[in-house]
Amino acid sequence: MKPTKYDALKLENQLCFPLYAAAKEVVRRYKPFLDPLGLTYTQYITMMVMWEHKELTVSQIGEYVHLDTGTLTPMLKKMESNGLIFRQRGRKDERETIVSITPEGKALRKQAIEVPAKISSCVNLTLDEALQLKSLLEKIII
Amino acid sequence: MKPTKYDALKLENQLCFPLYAAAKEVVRRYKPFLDPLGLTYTQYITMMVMWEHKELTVSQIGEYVHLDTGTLTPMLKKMESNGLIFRQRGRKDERETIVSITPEGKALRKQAIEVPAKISSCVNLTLDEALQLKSLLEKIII
DNA sequence: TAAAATTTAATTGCATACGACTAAAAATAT
DNA sequence: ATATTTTTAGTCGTATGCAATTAAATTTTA
Repeated sequence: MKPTKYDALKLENQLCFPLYAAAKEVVRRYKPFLDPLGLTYTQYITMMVMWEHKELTVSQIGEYVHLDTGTLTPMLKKMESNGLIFRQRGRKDERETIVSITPEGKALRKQAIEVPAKISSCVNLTLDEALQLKSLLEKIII
Repeated sequence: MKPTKYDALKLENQLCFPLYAAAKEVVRRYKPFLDPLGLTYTQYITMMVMWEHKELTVSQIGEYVHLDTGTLTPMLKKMESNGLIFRQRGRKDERETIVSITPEGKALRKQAIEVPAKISSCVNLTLDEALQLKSLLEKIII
């Protein structure tokens, strides 16, 4: 094939497209394992943070999961109505909303424990490749 | 730190989260370069395909960009109203919608030619790392 | 050929994403 | 102490994303 000045604009020559496609693909592969837990992928990563920290402000959650309040507020309300967390205004600083994990939220951890192993077995990478990939991705995120 | 059976559920031990975060980050970095062209990232990758093929059915576009009709139909209508493409039912097979590029759509390619170089200069990877990353990502997508 | 199955887009409903804006509270400056 | 600035969530508008359903056209089957 004759190279042209437009080669850089071909989908197959992009780095970012495989990244975009792989991310969506992985979220899709989580779905069958998360559906039984009643979690979406975004709710799942939020629960991971809550399992570790028990109590965080909205913006602290946002820093961990890289999401802003426009995404988090409606999702946290949903998770609250599903009984996983509860939200209350900060006593000391009434600007912030403190998100805390409920007993039901805590209990879900036991079921979620199976998920990571199930996922790694359906992502076709060796442990070595996975570590390599992770380190390359972290260079992008900074 | 003492390891626990829940370590696999920590966000920092995930492979998929950096993938998810990096993909969103890259789309964000495209925005300043795509805004002047009046394109979103999804529209941009669709235009890449249209620049190569001039005429495709909706599902053919979907195969290239990994999106289904639920996403594509509204977006293609938007792109049509923006003058980049036009849509018409197939003459031979009236089930399919043929998407064709307009002269304005073609003309946009000249401006878009600058985008890939601008992006690579703000993704902090060497050429070698980028190729390595791409090959790892393609193993995930299959 | 008529009925059944398949293919193709479109539609609908739900869940993100994010930028821009608003409102309230707290921190800072004058 | 008051005015200004900053911080923090929440809201709104636009754009994805995808599963499930629908509808129309085509192909296959009986």
